[in-house]
Amino acid sequence: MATTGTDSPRERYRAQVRAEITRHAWEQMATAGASALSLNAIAKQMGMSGPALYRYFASRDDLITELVREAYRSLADTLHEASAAGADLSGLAHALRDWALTDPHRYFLVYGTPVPGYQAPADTTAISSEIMTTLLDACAALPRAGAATSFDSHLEDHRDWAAGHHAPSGALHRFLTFWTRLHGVLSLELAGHFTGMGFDPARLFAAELDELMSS
Amino acid sequence: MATTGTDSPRERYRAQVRAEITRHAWEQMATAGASALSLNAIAKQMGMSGPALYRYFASRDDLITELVREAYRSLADTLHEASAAGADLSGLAHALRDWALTDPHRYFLVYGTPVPGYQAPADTTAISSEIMTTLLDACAALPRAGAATSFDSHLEDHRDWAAGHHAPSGALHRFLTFWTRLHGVLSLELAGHFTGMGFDPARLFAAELDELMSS
DNA sequence: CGCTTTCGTTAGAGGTTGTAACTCGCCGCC
DNA sequence: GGCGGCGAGTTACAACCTCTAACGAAAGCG
Repeated sequence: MATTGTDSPRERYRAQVRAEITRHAWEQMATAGASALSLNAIAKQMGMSGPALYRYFASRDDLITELVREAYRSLADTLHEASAAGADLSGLAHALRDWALTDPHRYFLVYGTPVPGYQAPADTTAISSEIMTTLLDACAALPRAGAATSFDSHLEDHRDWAAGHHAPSGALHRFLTFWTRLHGVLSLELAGHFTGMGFDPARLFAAELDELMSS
Repeated sequence: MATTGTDSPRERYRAQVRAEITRHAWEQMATAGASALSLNAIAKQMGMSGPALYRYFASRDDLITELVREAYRSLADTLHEASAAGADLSGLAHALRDWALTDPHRYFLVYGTPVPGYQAPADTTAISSEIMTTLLDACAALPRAGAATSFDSHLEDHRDWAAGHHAPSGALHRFLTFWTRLHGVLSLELAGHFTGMGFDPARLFAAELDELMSS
């Protein structure tokens, strides 16, 4: 993780200020959400004037892009660590859930409502496929699922997205259901659609995970 | 749907202008998303001055709340019509998918990233439970599912949210999985997370629905 | 030591939400 | 019919936002 190559003092200072900006940005986002993120407010909080921040981020969108990058990176690292510690697909699911509950806004920054004009830069899609690979590995390590469905054969014909991964189409299918089902539970839970309903979202998550592991 | 009681001409005009404002708001939101909705721009588009709109909506949040209300109402009506036309749970699923694809921003307004400070007014939660009831009815009409799980018994102890509905806990469970799984597929599809992956999201949706209907 | 790069400042354009005060027109009432 | 009042729409303004331009100052580099 030490990406610091030859640091001139200027670059070191610059990286430090950028980090402090994103730190304040995360704080502000945790209380007001991504849409209310204000460069002016961050600058004021850091004791500098508004336009000074534009030395470090070309625009507000640029700052948000950096936050998205950090969020992706954080999730990829979390899953990677869990996988390295020997977690199976179920373990990865719990790592994902813990990561999402730690900071809901961070989760929504990655998987929430997209901004119409915005499109993710190339490196975030690279991290995204890193995440996919980790999950696909865990899916492929599980015993083969039941009967092949018609969607399985559809996936056999459209497996270019699983960049060179040699998992059988059943594993691809399991990855997609893993992703969509857990995202369904998590996003509705984090958005507060279960509040006041009385049941425990963790148990719904566990029930869905159970079915994913056994089917 | 004729909620027009005794209309004084003033009230009629007022309702008309309000409707025209929301019409422009939907147009603007379809192109720029909810966060970019501007009262000023709407006013300019309607040929009036900015502050004039504050006669009709107390604030920008108030306008968005109205849009949320309309979105909920639209979904509830859509499902209700499908149900009245004899659709089973599978038919309701397709009605939901069609409704979501018709206007993704409308879907995200209901089920997307929540705004931190914002909380839905009482009437939208009433419409929300209307939607829940329609889906629960369809779940209860299906033949009983397989073995009762531990989550089923948990739901048996926490069924207060299913306001007076007499569906067995298995049906409650099926409703929750229906909701979360289809939302998982739909929201990721609408957010564009499947673009470039090659497979057909409609077939993933169908596969998930198949498993929901048969399990 | 001097040159250059970069940082942070202030000033300002153009956008937004929202408030205050004012004018004009319509509607009902006597 | 005349008149009072209510409400719609207007301009002016405050306060905030993003972002650009031009300037001074401080720091590193040769």
